[in-house]
Amino acid sequence: MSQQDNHQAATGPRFKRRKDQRPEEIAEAALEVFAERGFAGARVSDVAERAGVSKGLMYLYYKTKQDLLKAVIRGFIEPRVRDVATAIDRWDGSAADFLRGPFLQTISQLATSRAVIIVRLMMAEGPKHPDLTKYYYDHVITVGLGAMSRLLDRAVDQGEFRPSGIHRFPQLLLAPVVMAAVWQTVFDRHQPLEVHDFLTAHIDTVVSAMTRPVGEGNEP
Amino acid sequence: MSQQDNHQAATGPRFKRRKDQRPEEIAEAALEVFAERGFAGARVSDVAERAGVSKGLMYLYYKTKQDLLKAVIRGFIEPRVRDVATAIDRWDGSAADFLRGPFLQTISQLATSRAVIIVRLMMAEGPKHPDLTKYYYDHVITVGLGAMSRLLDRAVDQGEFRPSGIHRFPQLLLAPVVMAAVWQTVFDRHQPLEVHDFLTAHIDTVVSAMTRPVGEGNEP
DNA sequence: TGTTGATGACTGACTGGTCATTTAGTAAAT
DNA sequence: ATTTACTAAATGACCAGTCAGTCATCAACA
Repeated sequence: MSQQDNHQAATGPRFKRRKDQRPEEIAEAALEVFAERGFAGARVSDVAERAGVSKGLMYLYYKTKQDLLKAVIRGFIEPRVRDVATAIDRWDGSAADFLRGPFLQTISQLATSRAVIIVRLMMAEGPKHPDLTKYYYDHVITVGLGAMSRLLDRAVDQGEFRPSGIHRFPQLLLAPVVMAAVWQTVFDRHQPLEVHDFLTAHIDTVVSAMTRPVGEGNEP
Repeated sequence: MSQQDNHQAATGPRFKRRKDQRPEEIAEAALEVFAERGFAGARVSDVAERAGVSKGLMYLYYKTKQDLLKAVIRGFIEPRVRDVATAIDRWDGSAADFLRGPFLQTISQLATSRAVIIVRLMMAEGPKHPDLTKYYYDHVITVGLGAMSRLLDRAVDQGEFRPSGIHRFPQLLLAPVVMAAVWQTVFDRHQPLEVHDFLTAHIDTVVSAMTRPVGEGNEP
């Protein structure tokens, strides 16, 4: 009974059919909404609205709200970690230079980008989804930590670094990145963190600790 | 119709009136349930059941579920941080000894206790409650970081440590604790972390980086 | 070039269930 | 007998997920 009468006399079509762009657009919108509200606090209808799409359509591309979460988490970090791993394996300068240069650069960007909310999402929802955390561990954590380990091993072999606890726990290299993510999520409005300086101080510390004092043997 | 007929013929009273113990008992139960399910995933009725209390009673002691969260977050870390701060200010040995001894001991316990879930709760719910994070920042973060700063300043004054980025960012001393909390919450089932070794490696690193190389002046 | 039928991308009102919170009443304690 | 800690059942808001129907698009035919 007359519902398409007046509300769009000269307007264009009510929607466009764009099967292939939709999933990405929706995931993008989801990242933003999740960042603002967290996963539990975000309504599917919010995400739909942000994506300029009806709620029903969401379920054509993502079977459940959780599936959407998985798409978001999988899509945003994985490529970057691969890039870092590749950069490490291609690097043939000193490890210290790598840490002070490309590595610092990368983690500094990472820690000031939207990617930080992945930490929030993983903390909030990870424990409920072992398959998701397993995937993340296998495809992000091991790739990243593995590459870091290779970098450090190489540096030790070449006498640049001395062996240290960091070789057993490459997580230590990334701990301040996680810290920065947590800080920004929770305290930034009360006390902003100067992330780049913070991470620079960190790199200075670990490089200083690992660098073999000159004239202590094992040089080539 | 007839539900209190047979199930407790000779039993004692159906409940006890214990106005003063209740709040603490409920907060304790809440910590456990929040740890298992997260805040959003925990039902008020779950907490009530764990505390051995009816759902309605919860609302006599805590006006809302959020209030309960605040009680939990405020109650569990604050005392410990105070303890550390006091220990620091009373210490009169070397800073390195403090970091390798009491400090390592404390953060190691902290990182393997139920307290780690505070990080999870703050990440999930903090952004929604500026008053809560403000309180936490003022009463936990500044107290802890302030004490650490004093320790480091003293060590520099006495020529034990050289000035470094860590003095500007004492957060770096705690970053691995946060990392350990995140790791255990998310990845522990896939790859357990040996927290004590991990934190020992961290302390070794920072002490090594900050310790003034012998014979470089400024000794007393 | 214009019409038309089929396809499936898309909409939005609706449903069913879950919970936080309220409230009317019960019984422990004094 | 009165007070009030406490219970249990009711209330109502909220929201993930569904589904019956709409309409943008395009191929095939005129």
